[in-house]
Amino acid sequence: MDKQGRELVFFHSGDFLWQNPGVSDHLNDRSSDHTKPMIEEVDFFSTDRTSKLPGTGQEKKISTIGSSSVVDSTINITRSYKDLQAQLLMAKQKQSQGNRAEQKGELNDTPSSIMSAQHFMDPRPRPPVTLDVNDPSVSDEKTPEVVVSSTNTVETKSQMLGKRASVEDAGLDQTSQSWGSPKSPKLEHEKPDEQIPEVPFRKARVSVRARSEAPLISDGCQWRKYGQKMAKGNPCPRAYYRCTMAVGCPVRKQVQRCAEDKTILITTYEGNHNHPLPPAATAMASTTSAAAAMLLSGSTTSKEGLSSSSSFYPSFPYASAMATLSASAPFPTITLDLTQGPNTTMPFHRTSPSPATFPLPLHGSQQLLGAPDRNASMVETVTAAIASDPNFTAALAEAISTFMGTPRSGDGANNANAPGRIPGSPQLPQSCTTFSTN
DNA sequence: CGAGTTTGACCTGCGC
DNA sequence: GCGCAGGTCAAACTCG
Repeated sequence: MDKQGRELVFFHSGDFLWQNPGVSDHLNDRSSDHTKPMIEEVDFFSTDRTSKLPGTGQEKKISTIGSSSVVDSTINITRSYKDLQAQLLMAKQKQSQGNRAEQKGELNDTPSSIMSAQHFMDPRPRPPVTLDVNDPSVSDEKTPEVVVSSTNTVETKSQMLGKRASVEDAGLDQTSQSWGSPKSPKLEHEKPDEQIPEVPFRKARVSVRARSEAPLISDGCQWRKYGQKMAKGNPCPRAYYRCTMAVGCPVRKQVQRCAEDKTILITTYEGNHNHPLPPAATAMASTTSAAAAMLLSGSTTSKEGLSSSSSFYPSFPYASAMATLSASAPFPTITLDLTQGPNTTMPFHRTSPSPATFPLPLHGSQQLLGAPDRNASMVETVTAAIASDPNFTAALAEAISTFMGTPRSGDGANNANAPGRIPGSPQLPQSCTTFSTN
């Protein structure tokens, strides 16, 4: 099947677009839509989206995504959840075979790697088809685009690292640890006999930078603000939010505007949800956790590897997203920068003195995200992939970018979509991912 | 009245 | 040990 072939390609490289010329066209179309300088609101969760299927002229509904919805373009690709699953399995198998030798020591990449990947994303049993990034539920008026929820960061790490049988504890355990108990001094619990001494950080964070005037972003979860503080060097206060969807949910997030560019909203998620998430939130959470997982696994295996970003994804000529590795952060952090316009410089630099960047293909993700089903499958797929292959980082970034509404329309000029389309033209990174390892 | 926000105080880690 | 900064707590306040 074409679809499969395409997706598989996507997983392995950034060639996805090339393989699907039609898709890129779509992207182009979309881009034309982007007229807004700034994203007013993005709701990945919205189930009701409308978008035009390029080829068909058919319309799909997109509710919140503003002019630029990221989504649609792809539609041809993924057709059903099942297909993706099948594809994923195939890809997985291939990868595992290839990687098995390497990873053997660290991850027991068991045949069920996919499962595990998903598992760490969401502790609780997930229905096979529940991921719906497009869930309509959450849409705020001015919500910016972003959001990422990292769930399971710690857990992920432990699984990846120790590979302990975490499965059983799938639930609460992770939760309690994540963002940490406020008072708990840094994860000592992380395991006394940590097998991986090299991992200094205890938890991973996923942050998203997006252009938005809105004070908050809707990510499908309910948050309660529990504090605000002025951060040094930034005139804008940093707000602290806690997930209130469940009583003991340890997930927290920080929201702060970029000092240099107040139109940029930086949202950082940490912790694992210990409760069922709405489809929308689940999708994001999965994606985020995937990022976290990737980050953790990457860092655990070799920070340096990550740092050598430049060569990381040589195959992606049109980097639409960038992954940066920063060692300055206390926790490993993945930052997705959706603010990037072509000319924009990487904001990260501020925070990270010498971040390594990983060019990531955005196109593919957009395509994958074309529809809710696709989103769901994509998330899972990406997650699984990441679990076994670092290269999937690219996929992850894409996914997130897409969710966020890639339309960094903000500056308009380049839209999220733009990137994919023109192979020959110099593309600027639309988004960046920062990894910090400490 | 309940849920959420505001805001100053408090706690903890880290660098000097 | 001291001071600074980040992060959290919790009482007071606001809003629907």
